[in-house]
Amino acid sequence: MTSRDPGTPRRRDAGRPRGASVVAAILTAVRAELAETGLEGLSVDRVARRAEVNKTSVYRRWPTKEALVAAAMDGLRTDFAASPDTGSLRGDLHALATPIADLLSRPEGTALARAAISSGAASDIASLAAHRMSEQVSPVFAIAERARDRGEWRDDADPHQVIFTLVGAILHRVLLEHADPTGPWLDSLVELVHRGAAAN
Amino acid sequence: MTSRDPGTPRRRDAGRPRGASVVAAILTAVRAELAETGLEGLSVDRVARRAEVNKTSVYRRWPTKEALVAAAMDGLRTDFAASPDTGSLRGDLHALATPIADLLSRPEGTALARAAISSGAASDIASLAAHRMSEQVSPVFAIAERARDRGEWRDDADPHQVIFTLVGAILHRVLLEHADPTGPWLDSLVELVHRGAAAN
DNA sequence: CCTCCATTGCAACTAGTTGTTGCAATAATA
DNA sequence: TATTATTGCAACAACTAGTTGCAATGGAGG
Repeated sequence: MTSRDPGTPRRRDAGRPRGASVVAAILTAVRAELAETGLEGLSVDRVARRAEVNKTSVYRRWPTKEALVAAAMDGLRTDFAASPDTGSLRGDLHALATPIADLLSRPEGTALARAAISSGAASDIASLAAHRMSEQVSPVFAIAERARDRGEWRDDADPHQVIFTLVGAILHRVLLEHADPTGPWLDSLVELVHRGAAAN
Repeated sequence: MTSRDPGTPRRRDAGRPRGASVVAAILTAVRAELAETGLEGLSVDRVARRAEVNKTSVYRRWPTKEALVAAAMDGLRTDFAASPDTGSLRGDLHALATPIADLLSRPEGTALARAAISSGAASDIASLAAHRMSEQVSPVFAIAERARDRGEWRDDADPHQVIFTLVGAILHRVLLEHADPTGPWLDSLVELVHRGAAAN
């Protein structure tokens, strides 16, 4: 019946550890539900049922629906910074655009992009998106620097504007035209943007 | 005490007419609320209170929240088809891009664009957006035809892709960068796209 | 093996939301 | 002025976000 000495600090890693499988199941369920119903139709209850987990276990990890979606987004991130030096501006642009288009062509990617755009600037989702964006930005703009070194880059072209135009065109294609942003269409877009950015 | 002859059809336009001011107040309130809270946070109750109208009067006109937002969107539409023949491709592109950027730079325009994108392809909002889009499309592509006639248009450039790239870049600027899409930035974008579409 | 103790499941709860319905008051128009 | 549709009002059902208290579970250290 002796109680634990209150002066002794509790062991930090005692007790039942958090099940990583629970987290994975929930985030997978979020992405699936998001693709089916969109951000507006997303219900935490349904997410929990799909993940075969109690609603309480969801709320214990993420305080709001927004935070939950932000976490799901974070899990799907892709490393665009890895785009290689292909030796030419055209090649670099293509190598950058391809994984972006691939991600956005998948239903989950489409749904997450929609969610990122639909939430206002102040939301968890938008600030996470902005943060991820800023992480990827500097390596991506190495493309412009390399092109400048090769004399391939037009002096008065703004690298931000060029890259964001490329991305914006892909987003328009996916989110408004509901069309596939890969294949010949993407090739043609890269040519268009390349002509806009290249010297001569 | 004589009751109305049941054989006589009721006068069609009898009774209290619908107040046009009620409609206007509601749609204005929707746009304001949408700009403040976004599509997700939009509450029909709050819209009604802001319009100083009973919630019931809203639901009697538009059966769902979606239809309500679609109506608000419809009321704000702008006629892009009116873009004039300026005599040059560069001028035409600029004349097209300017009203689009102006609309999207206003909070209401931003909010409505967000709403149009965030709702899935099956929604009222998205189908209205698609319909409005298709109305505007053919006059807009007169720009490409005129340029072709002048010998200014690049043979292998797809008019859809060029115009949608322009729009996509503006949307990216507004919805993801949260920046102003007008002024020098827009001028520079028009130059970029023009270089991509122009012959030579 | 066995005792901790954090994690999980469960059920009940508050509060806000969408959307509906019946009824009384109102206000144009013929 | 009588007609008749529109509006306001209040109550309603169903769903959702998010919270809380308690019992059951199960991994990790002893």
